[in-house]
Amino acid sequence: MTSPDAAAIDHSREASDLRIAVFRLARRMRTQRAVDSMSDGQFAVLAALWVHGAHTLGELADRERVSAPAMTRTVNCLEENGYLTRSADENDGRKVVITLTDEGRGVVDETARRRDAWVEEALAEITPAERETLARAAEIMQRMVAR
Amino acid sequence: MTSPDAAAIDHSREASDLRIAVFRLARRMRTQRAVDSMSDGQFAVLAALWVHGAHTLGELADRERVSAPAMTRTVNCLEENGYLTRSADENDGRKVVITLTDEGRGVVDETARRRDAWVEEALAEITPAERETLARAAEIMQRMVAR
DNA sequence: GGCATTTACTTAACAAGGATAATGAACTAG
DNA sequence: CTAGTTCATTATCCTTGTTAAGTAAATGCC
Repeated sequence: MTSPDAAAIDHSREASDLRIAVFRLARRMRTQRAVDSMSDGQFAVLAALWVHGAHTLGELADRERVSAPAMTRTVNCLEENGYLTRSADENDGRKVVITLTDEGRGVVDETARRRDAWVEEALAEITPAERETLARAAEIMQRMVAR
Repeated sequence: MTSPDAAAIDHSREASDLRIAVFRLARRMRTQRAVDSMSDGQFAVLAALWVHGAHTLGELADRERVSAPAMTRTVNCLEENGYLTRSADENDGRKVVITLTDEGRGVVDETARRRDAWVEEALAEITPAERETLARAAEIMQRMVAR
C-alpha cells in the first residue's frame, strides 16, 4: 500500500511548503514597511476602495475580515484625514457608502509604490514566466481565503 | 508612449496583488492553532525555540523583531502555561536562558499539523492545475525570500 | 397605518500586544 | 572600588482588535 501513503505525503508536503513559503514571504514583506505613518489595516481599506470601488461599511468589514466596530474606527480615522468620504445610500438610509477621495487615491498610489518597492524589485529578478505563475497564484490564494 | 506607463502600472498592480494575497492567506492560516488561547506571536516564539534551540530573552526579542519588554511578557505567559522554562545563564547572571519544554514541543507539532490540515483542505477544493501553480509559486516565493 | 423585528452602523467598555522610559541586578573597565 | 554598560523586568501609554448595547432605517404582519 505505498500509493495512498505516497499521495498523502505529497499532499501534506505541498501544504507544508506553501504554508512555510507564504509565512516567510509575508514576514519578509512586513519588515519592508518600516517607514510609514499609515497602518497596514488603514492602507488595506484604501487599497480595497481603490481596486474595487465604493463599499458600504459592512462590505469593507467583511472584505477585511474585521468586525464592524473596528472598521468604523478605521474609517473614522481615514475620514478625518480626508482620504475617504461617507455618504448615505440612496435606497437604504441605514447604509453608509464609503468613497475614496482624490487625496486618498493619491495616498494609495504613493504608499503602494513605497510598500511594494521590495516586491517589485524581487519580481524584476525573476523571469516573466515566473511572474505569471505568481500572478495566477495570487488570484488562487485570494479565492482560497475568500471561500 | 503608453507602453512603458502601462507596463509600470501592471508591475505595481502585480506586486500589490501578490502582497495582499500573501498577507491574507498568512492571516487565515495563522488562525488555525492547536491551542486557541495562544497568539501568533506566542506560537512564533515556540517555533523559534523548536527550530533554533534555546535562546536568551534578548536573542528571542531580536529574532522576532520585538522589544525586550514585549518578549518578557510573551515569555511570562508561555512559562505560566508550561511551554518553556527560564534558567540562569551559567556564565552571565544577567542573562535568562529560555528552553522549550516537551509540552511546548508538542504544541508546535500539533499547530503545524493543524495549519497544514487547513491548507490541505483548501488545496483539495481547487483544480490540479491550480495546485501545480501554487506549488511552483511556493518554490518561487522561497527563492525571493532567500535571496 | 401602526407596531414588532431585523439590519446597518455607531458607541462603550475592555483585552491583547506593541512601544518607550525607568528600575534593578550583574558584569566590565579603569 | 567606583563608574559605566548590558540584560531583563516593571510601569505606563497607544493602537487595534473584540463583544455588548444603543440608535436609526427598513421590513413584515396584522
